[in-house]
Amino acid sequence: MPTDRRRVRHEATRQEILDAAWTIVRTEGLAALTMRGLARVVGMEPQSLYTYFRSKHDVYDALFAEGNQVLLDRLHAVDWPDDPRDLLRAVAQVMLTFDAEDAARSQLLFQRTIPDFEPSAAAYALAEAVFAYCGGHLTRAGITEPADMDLFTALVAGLGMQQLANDPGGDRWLRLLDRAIDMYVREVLLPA
Amino acid sequence: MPTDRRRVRHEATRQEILDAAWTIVRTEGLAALTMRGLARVVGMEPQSLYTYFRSKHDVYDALFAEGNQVLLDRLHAVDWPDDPRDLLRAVAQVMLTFDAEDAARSQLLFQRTIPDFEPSAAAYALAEAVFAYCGGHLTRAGITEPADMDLFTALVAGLGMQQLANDPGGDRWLRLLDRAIDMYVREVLLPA
DNA sequence: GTCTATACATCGATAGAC
DNA sequence: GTCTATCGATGTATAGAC
Repeated sequence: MPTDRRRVRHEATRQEILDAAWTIVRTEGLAALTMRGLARVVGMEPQSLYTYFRSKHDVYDALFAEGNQVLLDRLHAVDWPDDPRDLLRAVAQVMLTFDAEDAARSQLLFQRTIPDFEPSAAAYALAEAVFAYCGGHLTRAGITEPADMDLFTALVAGLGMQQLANDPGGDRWLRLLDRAIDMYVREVLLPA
Repeated sequence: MPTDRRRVRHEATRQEILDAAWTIVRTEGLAALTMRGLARVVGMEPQSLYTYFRSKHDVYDALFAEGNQVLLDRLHAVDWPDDPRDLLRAVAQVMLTFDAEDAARSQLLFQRTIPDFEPSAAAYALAEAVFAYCGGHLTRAGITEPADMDLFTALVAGLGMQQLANDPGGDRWLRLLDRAIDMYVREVLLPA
């Protein structure tokens, strides 16, 4: 049984490693993460990383969980408006901002690009919490049909994907968000 | 100077390797392609592949070019309708079908997920030809503003991405296409 | 616990014999 | 054009010093 002091120190080192991992994937790409390179950044021998993570996939899993936790925290910090249109725009704004500001993180969280990597049950539960939280707000905005929800997710995901792929760091697709929401609201909430 | 017969045989072997590469990335994932695994499938020693491709990135480049060529051929084979709405739907239909039917190919052509891979000028020209061809039809449908074009690409890309990520092989987002096009037309071509 | 040292299988890639 | 031989780097793992 580890003492509290030891456990705290262990957690601190683990977090330091994760921070270094974020730096690496953000600058070199998600697939460029190597245990040796990670150890070099934190000033460790590569083998020592296995004290904190059982494998490289375990590092990816921790990044996956942390990314979803950050998104969940941001969602919880929003003072959600009541007006349906404003509410939809606010949800999309948080998701799209998060999506576009870090390509590697989006690749890890929203795509399946690392061979044989599957998030653990605990990490996946955070992703489901994000989905459920957003879905609750869509319901509150009056989106009840599953197909309507799917159309919304496609619209937001499409803006984020195009922004990351074709104008990283810019706002060419980000600035289309308000218009996209208006278009969506007119179709789904205000049928002729 | 190689003889014609030798050149033909060389091209045939090269194509055989590419076909095997497609099979691998389609079943194992885009990042799971290895020169050794590729050589095993075609019955070669790994080093012999370097007679046909200068590097693994060169293989990816050939796949990138071939994928875009397939898409371009499909676009050229369509008998495009005149009605703007039908035309937009037809363009989106071709793109979305192509996008959703092969996750690995879409990942290679439309995302940037392989570290340090940049398509060659010749391969990228094919991608630009696809973009220009679609853009021409959008213009013919009355889409003149760049922002309107960007909204269209985001909509189609979003449907494809959600389909691939959350319902591969199904049609949960594919079947939203007609509705998405109607929504888009109402916003862009039929302003109130 | 964390380190050093060492090992193994696999990866992309090159040199040179035939 | 295909092979053998080989290189450096990678992920992973174990043994043992402190």
